[in-house]
Amino acid sequence: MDLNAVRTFVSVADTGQFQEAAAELAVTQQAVSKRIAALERNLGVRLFTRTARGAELTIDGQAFLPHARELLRVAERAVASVHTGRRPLRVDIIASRGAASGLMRAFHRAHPEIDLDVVMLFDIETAVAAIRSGAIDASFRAVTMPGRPLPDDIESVRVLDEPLQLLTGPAHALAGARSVTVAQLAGHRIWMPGIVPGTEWAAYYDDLVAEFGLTIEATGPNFGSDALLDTVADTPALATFMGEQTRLVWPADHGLRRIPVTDPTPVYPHSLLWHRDNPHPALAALRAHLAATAAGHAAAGTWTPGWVMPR
Amino acid sequence: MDLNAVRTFVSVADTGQFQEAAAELAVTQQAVSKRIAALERNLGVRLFTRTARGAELTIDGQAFLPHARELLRVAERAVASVHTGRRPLRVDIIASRGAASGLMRAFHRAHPEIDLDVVMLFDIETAVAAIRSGAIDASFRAVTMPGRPLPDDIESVRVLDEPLQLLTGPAHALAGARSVTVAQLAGHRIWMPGIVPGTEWAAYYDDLVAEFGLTIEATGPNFGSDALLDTVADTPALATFMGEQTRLVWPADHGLRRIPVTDPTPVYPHSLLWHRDNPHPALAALRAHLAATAAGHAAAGTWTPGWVMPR
DNA sequence: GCGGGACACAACCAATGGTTGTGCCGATAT
DNA sequence: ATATCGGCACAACCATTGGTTGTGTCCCGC
Repeated sequence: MDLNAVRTFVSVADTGQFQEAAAELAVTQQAVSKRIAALERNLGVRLFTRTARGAELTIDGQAFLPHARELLRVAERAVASVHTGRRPLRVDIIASRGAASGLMRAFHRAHPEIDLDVVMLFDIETAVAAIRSGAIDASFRAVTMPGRPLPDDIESVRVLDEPLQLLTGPAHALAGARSVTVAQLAGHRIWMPGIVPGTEWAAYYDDLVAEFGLTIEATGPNFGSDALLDTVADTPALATFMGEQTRLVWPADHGLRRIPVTDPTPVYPHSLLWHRDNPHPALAALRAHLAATAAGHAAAGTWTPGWVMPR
Repeated sequence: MDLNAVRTFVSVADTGQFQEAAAELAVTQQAVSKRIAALERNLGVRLFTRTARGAELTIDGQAFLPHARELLRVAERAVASVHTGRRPLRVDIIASRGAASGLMRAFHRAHPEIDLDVVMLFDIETAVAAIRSGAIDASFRAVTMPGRPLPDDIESVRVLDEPLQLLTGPAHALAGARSVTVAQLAGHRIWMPGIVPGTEWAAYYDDLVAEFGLTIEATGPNFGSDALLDTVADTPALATFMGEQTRLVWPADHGLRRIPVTDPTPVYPHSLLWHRDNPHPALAALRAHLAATAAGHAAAGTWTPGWVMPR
């Protein structure tokens, strides 16, 4: 399947003639003939019936035509996705199943006409560099890292405070609790493999640990979310933290419990970051959308690094 | 843009290595390297960062990946659309904007998972031949042609009786009428260019003319629906027939009037035709859908060729 | 520092895809 | 009926592509 052949096919179908299509594509009539013949050979069906006045679509050709057009449309979009001028809005999120992903889905539902590309970068440092270089247009990250103020040319706005929940298997000591306090967590093993030192989310958990005297183990290789959930579900002594809005890929009946944490509730502060001078119109739309749909944050009884909201 | 290169790109992105991708695609590592290099050159961006342990996606590569996958999906569908085994349900309709098209849209809404291909054939004779040859799976046609019973291996079911309406410009003598009787139409010029003698729909209008003493002019070249509507809108002495459910592409303010016809109401009888032995599962779904949503037909006061329903 | 794994480059060759020239066929006009 | 013309297919030829093998270079880990 050659996209040039498909393009030629569509052109012939539109003009009804090999010759005109050839002129349109700036090749000879014979080249068009060859391309169509090759396409027909590849597909195993005849696409045109050759008449004295040109060519008209067979039944198979008619059926194929809309698919061919769609193919060209998608190809064009694919190319546009990496072209620097007028490309889709490119947004970095921290995880494909996290809260930021949900925000982007909602934005896409609200503005289906806006082309989006979602990528996942390593950490906020990489993201800021990508924003400054123009490689991405925006990033959902936590900007609470102490001692590392954002550069002047990067703007940010807090868009979502996501409460953390405790995730346990059915045999865990806290599995039956409707909610747990932070104080109760002291002494329990909380396991978060995959935490990478130096990232902004590692710093978040460092702060959490320091503030409330918790112990978070990051030992062991990170085999991915599936393996983590598998282990937590089967190990009574292990629990882990998870954002309230994180979508789990997990059979509903496997017995994993999501337990709210209180006194205070640790919340993960998602901010949107973008470059001061980025003129992409879809960026303005995204900011407007987030401003309009922003859930209240910094609520009473919550904690983020650096301060505790009074109840 | 070469689909082979895109396939290679996805393979490398999935495996994380040129070598594994090469094995998967049954080519050498060097070929994969060349393909990726060519793709990167075409797109003008770097897609992978080469590391000592393989290759990982750049930001541009991440953005491009979902588009690449979509491209391959669409290509696969395009090929399937003309492959004989397990292809999409292929249905013939009489016109892209007619009632049958509306039925197919409704079916698609009800069963978005079923792949459909819609084609437009010349007449019922062509359609029956296409059904018997397996080129199409079903056809919406009128089967009232006298003296031409369907072959034994073709089954059919009446799915929609579509009332005919009179279409006039604002200056036409009948433009103000809320409805007109068939008797009133005698003496008025009804213009239907594009009627092709020998087709089943030409036979329908022949019957209509013979039954009620109307005059239908089919003279003049058929420049398409746009030109027809244009002329009718501007010519006080001309009117035309149009199916009640036909979707017009016409500015709403142009003054065209759709006037119901009564005493009796001529209805165009759409039937679904298919081959007795066609095992396509989607065909059964289509038949079930049509049976479930069938509007009542053969109502009192309507006319179709061959009989008049008593009021 | 050394060995090994992984990608890139070079040289070579088959195959693709383009061009020009020509033949064939059907529709139309004489 | 025959000549003509418009339009597509086939043949021969050539430049370019895309594959292979062989080799080089770089990075990582021992």
